Amino acid sequence: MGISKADIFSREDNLLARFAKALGHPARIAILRLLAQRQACICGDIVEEIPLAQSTISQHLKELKTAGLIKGEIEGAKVCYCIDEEAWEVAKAALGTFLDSNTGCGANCC
Amino acid sequence: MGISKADIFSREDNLLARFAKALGHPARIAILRLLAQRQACICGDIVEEIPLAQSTISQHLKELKTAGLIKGEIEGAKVCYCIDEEAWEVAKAALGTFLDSNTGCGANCC
DNA sequence: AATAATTATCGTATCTTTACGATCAAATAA
DNA sequence: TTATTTGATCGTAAAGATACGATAATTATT
Repeated sequence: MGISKADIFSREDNLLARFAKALGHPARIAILRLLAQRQACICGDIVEEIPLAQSTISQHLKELKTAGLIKGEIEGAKVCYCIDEEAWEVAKAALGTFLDSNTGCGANCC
Repeated sequence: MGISKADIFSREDNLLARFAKALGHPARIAILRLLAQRQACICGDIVEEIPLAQSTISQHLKELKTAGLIKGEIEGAKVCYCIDEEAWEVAKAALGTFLDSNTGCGANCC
């Protein structure tokens, strides 16, 4: 991200940006869609569905996990990933509120 | 974005990612908040409010414009920016639908 | 006309992201 | 035990993002 200046922004704005950034790649959107549509959260299934290298998928999963949107559980040699519903609700509320609040600029400007 | 493989994802996923990416920086969140809260969309006002260099703000404005979330109108020497309400509604609907659809993973996984 | 104000763009340095192959660690199978 | 599967991590290359100062272009002011 180049030189970062996150400290000059509000906590809320940083939170929103962090969630949005996690959603800011089509591969991660596709992964989240998979996690929601099927109950099959096995990492290998994701790798099979999305034409990216296994290491790349693993990297995207890590970012989603870091952002708090998903969580993984070891099941033997495999790993089961799923959406972290609690954090998901937080993200949904934060983004939803933000998107809703920014209406009504009206016709008096621009 | 490093090497890009946007072509392997659906149009919808790319659209979502593009909007989310535009929101993926606290400075841009702060700018959008300003554009919504006041009617003052003058570029100079934004530069005064946010402690970043003028060129940096201009760059963020350009990205928001490229993403389609805002539009600018020249007013003499100044430029008036405001939220593009039409595109905003599209983004809100797309993100909203996505965020809403991804619930109900349930307790049977993870 | 000359100066000042306003904003975009250029050039640049630095850090981050994306993607891949290779490798490692842990669990399972042979 | 040895081999295989599974997924994370390392190393790395290429591209993008972030930030700044300097400069250019346009309009407004003097």
